[in-house]
Amino acid sequence: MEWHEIPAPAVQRLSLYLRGLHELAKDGVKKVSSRFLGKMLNITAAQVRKDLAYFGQFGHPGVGYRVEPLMGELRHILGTDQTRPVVVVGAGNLGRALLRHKEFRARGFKLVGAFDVAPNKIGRKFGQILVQHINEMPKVLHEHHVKLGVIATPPEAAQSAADALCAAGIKGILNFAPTTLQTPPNVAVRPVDLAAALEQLSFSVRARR
Amino acid sequence: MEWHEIPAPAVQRLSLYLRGLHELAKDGVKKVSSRFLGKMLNITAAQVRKDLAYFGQFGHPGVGYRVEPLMGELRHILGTDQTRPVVVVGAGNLGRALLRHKEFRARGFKLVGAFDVAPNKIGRKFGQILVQHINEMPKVLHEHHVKLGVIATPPEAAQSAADALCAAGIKGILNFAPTTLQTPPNVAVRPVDLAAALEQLSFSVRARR
DNA sequence: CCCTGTGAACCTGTTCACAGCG
DNA sequence: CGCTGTGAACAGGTTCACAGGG
Repeated sequence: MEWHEIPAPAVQRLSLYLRGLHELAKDGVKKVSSRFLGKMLNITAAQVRKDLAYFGQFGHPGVGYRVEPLMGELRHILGTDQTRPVVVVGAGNLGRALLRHKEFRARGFKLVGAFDVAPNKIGRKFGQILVQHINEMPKVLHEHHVKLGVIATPPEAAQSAADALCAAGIKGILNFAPTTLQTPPNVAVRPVDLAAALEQLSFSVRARR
Repeated sequence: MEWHEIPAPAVQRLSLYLRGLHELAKDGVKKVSSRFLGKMLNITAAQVRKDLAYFGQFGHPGVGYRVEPLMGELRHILGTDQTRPVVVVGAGNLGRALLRHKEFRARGFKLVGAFDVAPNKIGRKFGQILVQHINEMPKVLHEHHVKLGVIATPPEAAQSAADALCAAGIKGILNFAPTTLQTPPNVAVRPVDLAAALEQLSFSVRARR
């Protein structure tokens, strides 16, 4: 089955499975059934099996899935089996927090550059990363073979940040700005709207009354 | 139609519509068609109409939707027509960034408290908010009638943060820790896994090759 | 004529249930 | 016997297409 025709929700759950497996591995567990893994994550056993089966035959009937090998497979599928370099555009509150965020490293990503246009930010360091002027971006992207970029600018600056990233040959953008970006079709964009997440939560709370 | 039986994806798009309308209002636009609003956000016109129709009859045939009134309706539905107080547990990189995040304020949320257990964080101020010991949480929640909480702790501390929030009577939790929380059924949880978002992006990029 | 609201058709993702293997 | 992988049945969300109103 072709990867681009696998249901997006199934792909999202891959990250969840990987997280669950990571926890099991930490506890020294060697194998796990779809039932058990599902219970950890509030997902049905059938769903777990179907999702994994989209990508191959990883399980052993009568036994379950072996934890370590499956983690390797999932990391390979997600493309995080080798550390991926990432750059951040925008060194405001959020951008700086992302630069210091430990979890990224543990999950296979390494932040290798930060860019801004404000003179008072350029030249400062956050979590080992030097903030440079956005003009330096193409050079850094090329040097580290960076395919992924994060936009953490104010909304007004997000589109021009995206343009700069695309011009420099980026392949995917994680967009924290509350804006719909215009990008060429060969660039993947994933929006993360933090305020919207709170709005959804607010709705859920109201809907239960 | 009952709110809790409306498709979750439709509710998610409400936030998008609100964002689009906000932009239109800023430009002085008074009315908008489902077609145009959809084009701004890469959503089909039929989808826009169907989504809005779940909640009421807001449009005018032959005219479209009036921008300002519709914004009011959506804010009311999402529960952000009046400012909602929110607390943050965990004053690490991410927690501090959230405390200073301007967008929340603009979208109807106000951070009213921050909590941690580390002595070197307690007593410090970030973005006007004093970090207090988590023992103080029940008092603050009650004083400000807080229904929504954010968890921005390391993963090991996330469950106990959730327990504390639930014990103090919280109704909804936005969870930035990469952990599946155990909570009573009357508490809504919305996970936001930043590393998983990057994983998904990484997958999208690979899948296109 | 343009635009909304909406039932019906369609399509996609989830659940079921069982064959088959260790 | 337990557990996976998978076709078939089902459920739920999206798109279509049109009636009806300004």
